[in-house]
Amino acid sequence: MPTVALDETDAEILELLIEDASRSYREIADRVGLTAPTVSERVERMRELGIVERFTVAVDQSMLATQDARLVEVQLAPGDAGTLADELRDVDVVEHVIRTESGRVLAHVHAGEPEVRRLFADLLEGRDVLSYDVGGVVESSWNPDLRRGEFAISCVECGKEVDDDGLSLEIDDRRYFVCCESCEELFRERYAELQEGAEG
Amino acid sequence: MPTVALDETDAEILELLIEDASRSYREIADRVGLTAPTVSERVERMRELGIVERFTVAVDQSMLATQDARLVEVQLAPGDAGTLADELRDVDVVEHVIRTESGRVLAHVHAGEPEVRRLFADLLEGRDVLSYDVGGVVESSWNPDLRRGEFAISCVECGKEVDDDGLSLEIDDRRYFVCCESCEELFRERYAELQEGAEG
DNA sequence: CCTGAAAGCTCTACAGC
DNA sequence: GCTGTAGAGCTTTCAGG
Repeated sequence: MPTVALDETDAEILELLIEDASRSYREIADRVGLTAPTVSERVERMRELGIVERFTVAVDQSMLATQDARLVEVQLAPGDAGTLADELRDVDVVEHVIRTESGRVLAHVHAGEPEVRRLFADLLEGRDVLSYDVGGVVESSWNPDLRRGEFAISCVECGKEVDDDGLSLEIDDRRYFVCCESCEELFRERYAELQEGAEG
Repeated sequence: MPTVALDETDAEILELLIEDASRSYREIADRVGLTAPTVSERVERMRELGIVERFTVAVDQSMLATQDARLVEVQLAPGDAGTLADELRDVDVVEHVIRTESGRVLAHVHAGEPEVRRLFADLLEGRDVLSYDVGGVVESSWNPDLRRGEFAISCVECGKEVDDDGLSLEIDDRRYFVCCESCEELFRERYAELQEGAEG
């Protein structure tokens, strides 16, 4: 496992890649004042950490005849919302999921009205649903950008910045970062309890 | 201007790139049964057409300490919603905008509560706002994928599939496709009227 | 943690069909 | 519209600081 801390140079590299991932590492290296091999290695590290999820292509689906999407808005009792969002994330007609503090879950779904209704009939079964609405999407745009207040990984347990003493945990196919061993222990306990709660 | 029609092979290439844009053109060529130069040329064409908007990197911002985003939900009188969505698209703290048939506009905004309130105070000024709500985003995920019902460009005027007789228009920095010259003429008239309406 | 050089691949003309 | 080839340029490994 590579080093866990991130620095300003990593942030600059990410910004350049978000803007245009077809840039060469040499061009990026020139801009950030390094050489190509170093940039390559830093990107590789961020990929392993999961900060960089994937290299991809943004497609303007609005130009295609295919476009047939729905916006689904669900208001749940707050505790329930996290698991719904997790389940939606794995459905592949679901492009975008947003969950808010107040237990709202929004999903941008590429499917016709009946398919969407069927999907959500299953997903909402047994949940405490306060409201539920499906509407046709006319237009949607995506504008990727890096928002760098403090550019650092935060500890899932205490929220503090994770530095080189930090640890990276991989549990049930998801990665979590903690700043130290005591946070690791606390997090593992908390996680086990959450799991029991979800299953019980 | 290149040919306007798209075929199944273009769709396959796009799918492979969406999944992983760091693949080499040779690998893609092998999978779709072509050679690297042809794939390169097809991708270049789709870029020029605007189907491929950009090569980029998806970053898991939830791991970063930076995360501080709001979901803004606005319900407008239906006619008004398009122009609000257009204005939001150009604000760079706005990551995602979705507009529905019923005049709802949702925006995923990377900024604190006061900044968001200030931004929308300006944007909503003078509009017919039926409801307006701001909530803190806890989690958001993006899952790019190509939904290929009929994979073809559709005419902005008549909705029919655009083939090699089609035309590509660039008006006010946005690209539009029409299937034939009569649709072009009708669209230009309609566009001019819309512009007058918006300004008047 | 970085550089510099070197080997191996990848991209993209271009000529030919 | 596609292929094959060939040169330029890119990535990545590795020795060295």
